[in-house]
Amino acid sequence: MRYSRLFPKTLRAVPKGVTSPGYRLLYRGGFIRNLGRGLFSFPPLGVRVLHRLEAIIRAEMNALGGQEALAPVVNPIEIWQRSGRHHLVDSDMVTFKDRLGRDLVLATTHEEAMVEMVRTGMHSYRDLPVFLYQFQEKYRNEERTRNGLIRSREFIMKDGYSFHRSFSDLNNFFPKVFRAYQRIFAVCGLDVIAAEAGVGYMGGEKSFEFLAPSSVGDDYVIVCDKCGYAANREVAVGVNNTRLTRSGRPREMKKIHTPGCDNMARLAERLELPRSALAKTMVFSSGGDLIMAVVRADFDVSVEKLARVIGTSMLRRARPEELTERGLCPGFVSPLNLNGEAVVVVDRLAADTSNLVYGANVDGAHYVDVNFGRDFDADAVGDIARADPDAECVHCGGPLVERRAIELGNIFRLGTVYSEAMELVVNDEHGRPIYPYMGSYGIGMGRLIAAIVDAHHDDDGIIWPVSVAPFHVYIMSIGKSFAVKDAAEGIALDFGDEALYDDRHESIGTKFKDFLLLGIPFRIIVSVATASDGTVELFDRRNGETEKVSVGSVRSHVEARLEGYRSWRSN
RNA sequence: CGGGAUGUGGCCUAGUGGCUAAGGCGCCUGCUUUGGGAGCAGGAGAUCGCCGGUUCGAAUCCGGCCAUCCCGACCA
Repeated sequence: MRYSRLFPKTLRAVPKGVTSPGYRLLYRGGFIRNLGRGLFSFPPLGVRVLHRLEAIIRAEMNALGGQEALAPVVNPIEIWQRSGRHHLVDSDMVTFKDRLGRDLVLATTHEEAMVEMVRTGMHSYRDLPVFLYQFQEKYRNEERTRNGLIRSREFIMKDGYSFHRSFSDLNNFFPKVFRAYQRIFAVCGLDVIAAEAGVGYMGGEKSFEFLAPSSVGDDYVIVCDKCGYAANREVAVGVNNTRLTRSGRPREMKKIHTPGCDNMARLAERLELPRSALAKTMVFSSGGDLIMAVVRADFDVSVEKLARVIGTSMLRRARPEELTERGLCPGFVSPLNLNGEAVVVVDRLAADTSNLVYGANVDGAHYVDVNFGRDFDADAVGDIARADPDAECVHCGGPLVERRAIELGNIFRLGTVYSEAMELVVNDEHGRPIYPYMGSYGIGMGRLIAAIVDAHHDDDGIIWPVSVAPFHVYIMSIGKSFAVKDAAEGIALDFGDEALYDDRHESIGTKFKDFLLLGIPFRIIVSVATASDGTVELFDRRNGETEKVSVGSVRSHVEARLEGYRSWRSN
């Protein structure tokens, strides 16, 4: 490829909104462009990287028996109604009508569409297992986009869906996907943490996330460096250390006036008490029901844990109107003096702590010295709080730490949630109907690119791992000599599609800078100085070393070096 | 959702009530230049985000809208 023909060229500066280092480098190099909030274009250079990643993933998926398929981005709303996930229309999913007035949605994921595709060709247990995957657009109406490709609205995902005749067959397959994912990220030069994660709106029972630690990440993972325990912040469990316990003889409950204390910070300040002496009550909505979650105010509610306790996958925070409609007073909500307005779930630590401060369900009043079991009761008590960052590991007692990370992939054991909801049925060997067990497996392609650049760059530019670099070599010549230019062009031809030949009439400095920015593994320079003895200069972006190589052997030399890097990476 | 900020040639910025909106980068033309984002000369490119208001006069003041970025958040 001649650089003079490649679109686009590098930029020295980037638009104002382009902030994080990785985003800047990708933008300056010409790998990505921004079309609007959370919407990205991939110019040819970016597509080349994307294709490398696809090839790596495709090889691993095919090795698992996966078959590539493709489902449409636009879905009829009916399939989402059948799976029961049409509530996403309110939040994540965009809906619109076609010219006949029928409701369509932009798919946020493709369980529904894949189940429908499979339905048309699967009738017997003999057709199982089936593993389909695709590289497809998703659109999610993100409330907050961030850091370029790290959190965008439209993005490309590799998503795979497996169908099994039994739970044990799914359980047998699942770890194979797990290991394939680890290989994929290793080949991409990423150190990832595989963490236990919530199921969110996917449903199912168990999921793992693959996260790349990064300061620009948007997720938090709690890890134990001693035994390797790792879990998403929402589901992590820890042993609370002793400073967290708070007990004492129950005192008599009293009502006090607390005007204006409609949040925990003000209440703590007013009463001159630590947050651990206060109870925090948050209200969620599930279906038409209100769920009241009580935790101690020095903790946060984990929506994931709460959802598990009450057995639902549809939880969202209740709106203030929903509270007032049922006679609850925002800012002073509590489980005291309720008349069945809400389902009450109390966190175990809050239940075990005596003499806490609770709201009074009227404006400007709280109760002090409230004791669970004596002054109020709950529909359920359980672990619904996020793990305290200072907690100790449940498994080994080691210290837990919270890390920021980019979530690159997620694998779910869905079970029969979708096959049952959508009536995907096959006959077993006795002629009885069975619902196939499903798994679903995603990788965010844009995030993968962002994470790779975040992990592999220096002040001058990107340093692509050889497995994903858009080109293997960058070739340039110095001087006006036609012989030198011909030699450079000859080498470029020899490398074929793997060479980026900089034939522009730019100064030497510009070409050097652009090479460093683009992150191509090797640079070959042909000049009068080297041409006289039939050699070229070979520069390794990775270690900064330069060597003289004969023109005739440069290609095999580079390929050997690339191979060396590849095998070193996969170890 | 909440808070903060910003919108001026393709990009970055200056201009905060008064003459023809200024500069840098990039782009185009010519000459020169080839081992670290070159030099000289010339040139093109802007309804100052949009709508309305105040004023003799608005990029500048006021109001509304739109767009973008940053921070925070299931913490009532």
